[in-house]
Amino acid sequence: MRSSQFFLPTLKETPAEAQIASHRLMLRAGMIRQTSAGIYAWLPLGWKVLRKISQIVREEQDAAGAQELLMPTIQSAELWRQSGRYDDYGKEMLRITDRHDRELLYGPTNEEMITDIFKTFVRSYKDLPKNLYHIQWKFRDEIRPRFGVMRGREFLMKDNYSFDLDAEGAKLSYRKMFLAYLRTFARMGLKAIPMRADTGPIGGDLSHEFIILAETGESGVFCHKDWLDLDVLQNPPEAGSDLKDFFAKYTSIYAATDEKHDPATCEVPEDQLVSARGIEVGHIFYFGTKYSKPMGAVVAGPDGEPVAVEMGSYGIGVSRLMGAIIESSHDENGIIWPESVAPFHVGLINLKADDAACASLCEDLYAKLNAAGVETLYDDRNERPGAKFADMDLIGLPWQLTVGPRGLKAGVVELKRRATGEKRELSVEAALAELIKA
RNA sequence: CGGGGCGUAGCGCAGUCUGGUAGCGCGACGGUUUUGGGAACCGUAGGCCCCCGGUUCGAAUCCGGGCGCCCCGACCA
Repeated sequence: MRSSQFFLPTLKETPAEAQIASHRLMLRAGMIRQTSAGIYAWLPLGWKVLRKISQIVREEQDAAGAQELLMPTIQSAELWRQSGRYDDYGKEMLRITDRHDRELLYGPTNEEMITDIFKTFVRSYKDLPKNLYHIQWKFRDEIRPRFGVMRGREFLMKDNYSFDLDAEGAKLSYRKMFLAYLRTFARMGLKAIPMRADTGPIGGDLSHEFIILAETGESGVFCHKDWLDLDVLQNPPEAGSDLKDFFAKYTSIYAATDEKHDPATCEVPEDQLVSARGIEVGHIFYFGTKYSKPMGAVVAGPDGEPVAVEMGSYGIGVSRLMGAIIESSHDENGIIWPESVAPFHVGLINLKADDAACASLCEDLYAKLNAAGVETLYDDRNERPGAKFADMDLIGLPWQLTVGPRGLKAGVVELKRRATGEKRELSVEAALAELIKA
């Protein structure tokens, strides 16, 4: 993509409404535009990142055996009356009537709908287990939306639902998701720590919140420092195992949100206890037959007797994750994207757009990077160097490749790593080789 | 929903107390000189001063009502 063509409305000044870093930076980097309280339009750069985050979530869901589908945003009130939640959910649920005065709602979650779909088609224990997910916009009419996309009213969420014949199977499904979640967040460069959680309005008896550590997190969290060294990607559990040992290991290390943390009873020695701030990015629940019983999600068991299926549900705040990633990875100049979710891999900066030699080298580099599948944003605008550097730092691409007349005379280009600020002068060939391998 | 604040050019703000026909910086557009970390100068365009009503010769400014947005608290992916 060429900057001269790209719709990337960056701002030099910070809009007044933004309080926290991720919100400020997303506005300044031209990623989002607020259209109402807690509701945002996603501009090209923001949308590109949102798709990358979604894709990682999708890949890990697929790898864990879940299957993607897509349910609508609008649901009928009738469905929610079956589970009893239409009256329980309160004002957070946006209720709508259509032209025939039928009662509808904009879905805050999909337990009822998926259960309804499941029960329509699945009749036998032989069809179990099943795990279905979608990535869809949700609406919760928060009393006070804030912090940009971190707590919007409309937000993109991955939610999935597991169906098993018995509690043992349901707990295995739960452990598989537990692992998938750890892997998902780790792939985005986040340290996510699962913490025992209340089950809230979804209900159930086993639940974990996944909290990532960030200075501007909404809640205080405490954990054993051993968490900081755990790397699930480097030490995966044995393939095909029942994950019991893995789950036991991860749930035995101390971690608690401040509501649950009691310094009086916490057994972790003080010098090993980490106190930090955290952002909730995922939440998983095992709730048994809470929905399957009232809604009649029943299969025939091996003995022919009807069995209400055991269910769990699992959520990841996809749009919130973008804010969370920025909270945990930025500096005073802008965003620092982890490679896995960066909107482009390389920012190619032509310092003097009207210089024939610079332009011709840049065109050549741009073509070669594209040919090698390296996503590149080529700043070919006729702007001053300072403005280009500032924009590139702001939008936080992992690599900046700078071509200018001064370096060109010496036969070098400059390669800068955004995360560290490290700059190296390299030959054109060496710089290309570096970017294509990385 | 309780408490606080704001609404004036695309963005950030002054002007409101003390009523007199709207301004600054950034941005945009044109030009000249510039060009390795958000340039300088000259010029131009851009405003239902959130909305409705009232007071007044006259309202961005005073009064009444409404709407929107932000912040602090209780709730959530």
